[in-house]
Amino acid sequence: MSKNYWLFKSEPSVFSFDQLRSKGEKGEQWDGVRNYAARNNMRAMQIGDLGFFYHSNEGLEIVGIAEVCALAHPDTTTDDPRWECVDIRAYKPVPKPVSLADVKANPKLSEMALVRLGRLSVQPVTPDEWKEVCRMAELVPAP
DNA sequence: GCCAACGTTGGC
DNA sequence: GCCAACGTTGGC
Repeated sequence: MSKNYWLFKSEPSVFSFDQLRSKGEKGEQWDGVRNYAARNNMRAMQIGDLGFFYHSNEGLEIVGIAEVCALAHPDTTTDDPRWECVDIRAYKPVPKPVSLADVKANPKLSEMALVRLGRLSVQPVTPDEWKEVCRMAELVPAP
């Protein structure tokens, strides 16, 4: 089974990539998601899957890479059994952040969910998109 | 702070 | 099961 790639969106004033890094190896549960599409994406995640960490509202850029370190489990921040979340930990920051404007300006990334489905907080990323964004972030070779 | 996009809710 | 109203997200 090939590895899948994702994108996690977070407002840095609420939870930033630096905060994720401070959580270390155990990482943090990616709780608070109340959207079926985002939840379904999390259910599909495997241990070791990687995802971009994107700062929304402020920054508007991909600042790092996160790694899935626990499969989807009930979200402890709600009693509603519909909602689940995975745990992620910081994998590494990117050498050069990739801004939303950079992504929009790249024709190869015009189909990216970040552009087309702006409001989805947990998104799939195709292998081609992954490689292209990693190249733009000067993260070579792509992990 | 505004507003467009879009997901969710609830009446019928 | 449709669809209007409403709420939320997130870029600008």
